[in-house]
Amino acid sequence: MASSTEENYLKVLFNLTQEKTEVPISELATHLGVSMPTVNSMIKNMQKNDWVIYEKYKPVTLTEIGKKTAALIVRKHRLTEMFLVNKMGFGWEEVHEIAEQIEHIHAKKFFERMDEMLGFPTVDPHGSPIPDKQGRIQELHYKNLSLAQAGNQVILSALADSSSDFLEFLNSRELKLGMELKILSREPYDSSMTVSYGDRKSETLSEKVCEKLLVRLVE
Amino acid sequence: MASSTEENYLKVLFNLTQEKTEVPISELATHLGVSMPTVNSMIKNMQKNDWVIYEKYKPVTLTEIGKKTAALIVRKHRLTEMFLVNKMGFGWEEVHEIAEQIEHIHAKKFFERMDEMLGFPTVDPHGSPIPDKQGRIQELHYKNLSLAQAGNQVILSALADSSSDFLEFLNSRELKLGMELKILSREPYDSSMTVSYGDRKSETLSEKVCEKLLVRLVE
DNA sequence: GTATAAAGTTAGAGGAATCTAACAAATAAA
DNA sequence: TTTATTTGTTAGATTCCTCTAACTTTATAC
Ligand SMILES: [Mn+2]
Ligand SMILES: [Mn+2]
Ligand SMILES: [Mn+2]
Ligand SMILES: [Mn+2]
Repeated sequence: MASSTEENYLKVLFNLTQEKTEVPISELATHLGVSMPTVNSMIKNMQKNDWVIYEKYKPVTLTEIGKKTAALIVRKHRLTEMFLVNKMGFGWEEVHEIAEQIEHIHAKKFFERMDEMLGFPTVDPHGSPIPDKQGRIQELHYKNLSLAQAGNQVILSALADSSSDFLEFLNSRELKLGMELKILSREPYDSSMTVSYGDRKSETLSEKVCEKLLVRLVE
Repeated sequence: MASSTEENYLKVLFNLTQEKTEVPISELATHLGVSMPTVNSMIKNMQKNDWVIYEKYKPVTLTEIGKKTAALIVRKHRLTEMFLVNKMGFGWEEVHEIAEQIEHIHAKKFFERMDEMLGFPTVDPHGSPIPDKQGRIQELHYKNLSLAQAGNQVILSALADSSSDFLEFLNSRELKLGMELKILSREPYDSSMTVSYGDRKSETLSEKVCEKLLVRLVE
C-alpha cells in the first residue's frame, strides 16, 4: 500500500510520462517541490516496491504495476474534481487543490458512489480523461488550437494547462469546454488568433493561450 | 496547524471529555491504539502548542483552544457523515470509517458547501450534535431508554454507541432515529424491555441495547 | 502498613520523509 | 579535447511518530 507521499510521486510520474516515458530526477524534484537527494532516496524505495525501474544516473520509468497504481490515483483525483463541479457547485478553477487531498482517501465505495452519481464520466472538468477501474486511460487525440487554420470550426475539448490562473482567464472570456469556436484569422507576426464563439463576435487570443487550448475539428 | 495525528489525539480527548473532564494517559493509549510512551511524548508536544494541560503523573485536560480545535474536527467528521448518508446514499453503519479520513481534509469551502447542501444540520446520522463554526456544541439532554417506565412513549433520538455492529443490529430490527416507541413492559430480572414501534407490535430489547438508545419522552 | 499491581515515565532506537554540504558523473561549451 | 556546467549521488543530520525495555510513582489489596 502506497503512502500519500508515494502516491504523489506516482501521480507526478504518471503525468510526466504521458509524453516521454522516462523522467529525470531533477524534473521530479521540481514538480514535487522537494530536493533531488529526497527524490533519489524515495525512488530507491519505490524501486523495491516494483513501482519504478531505476538505475544510477539514469532517468526513472514506471513499471506496469506502477502505471496502474498511478492511474487509479489519477482516477480518484479526476472523479473528485468532476464531483465537486457537477454535484457540489464548485468552479473548475477551485477543485484541483481539494482533489489533491481527497485523492488519498482509502475508501473504494466513496469513489464508486461518486462515479455512479456522475453517470460514469470519462473526462474531468478540464477535459482530461478519467482512467477506468482497471487503470486504463483512453488516448484523446485533440489538436492544439494554435495549429488550426483560419476558417476552421473547432470545439473546445480540453486544456493543456489547468492552473487556476489560466482557468480564471478563461472564465473572464466566458470560454467553456464544449463551445464551438470559429477561427477568423491568424496573425503571422505573433501567432495570435482572432476567433468568435457564443455571443463574442471577435476575441483575440495570444499564442500562449492558443497552445493551451485543445480542440476537435468540426467534421 | 495540527497534523492528522494530533487531530486524532484532540478528537479522542474531546470525545472522552464529554463525561469527565480529565483523561488518563492509559485511556488515550487504548482509544488511539498506540502505546503509553507514545501518548506521553505526544501529550508533551500538545502541551507546548497549548492544546492540553498536563502535569507528570496527572490525567490530561483540554485547554479552551484545544477544545475549540477539537470541536471543529468533530464538526467536519459529523458533517461528512451527514453528507455521506443524506447526499450520497450511504447507510449510517458505513460512514464512520470514511469520515475518519475526510475529517482531516484542509478545505474550508468543501465543508461549508456540505453544510449548505444539507441545510445546516445540527445533528449527525447517529443523533450526535454537530458543533457550530465557532466550535460550540449544544448539550442534548436525552434519557437512556433503560431508565424509561412501562407505559412511556418515547422518540428514539440518538445513540450512545455508533459502532457498525450496533448499527447493523438496529437495521435488522428496523430501528431508525425519530421513531416513536411505546414501552410495553420491563422485565425486572434482566432489565430487558418489550417495546412496540412502526409495524412491530412487540420487540424485546436487552438491557445492553437499551443502554445504548437515547430517547426523548413524548410530552 | 507493607506488598503487589497498575499506571506512568525515561531512555534508547527505528522508519519515513525531508534537508544541506560535499563529491562524482554526465553533458555542453569553448 | 579540455573545461565548465548541469545533473545526480552520498553522507550525515533533523523532525515526526512510533516502539520495547527498564524504571518509578501511584493506587489497590491484604
Ligand atoms: Mn487536477
Ligand atoms: Mn496529492
Ligand atoms: Mn463517526
Ligand atoms: Mn481521523
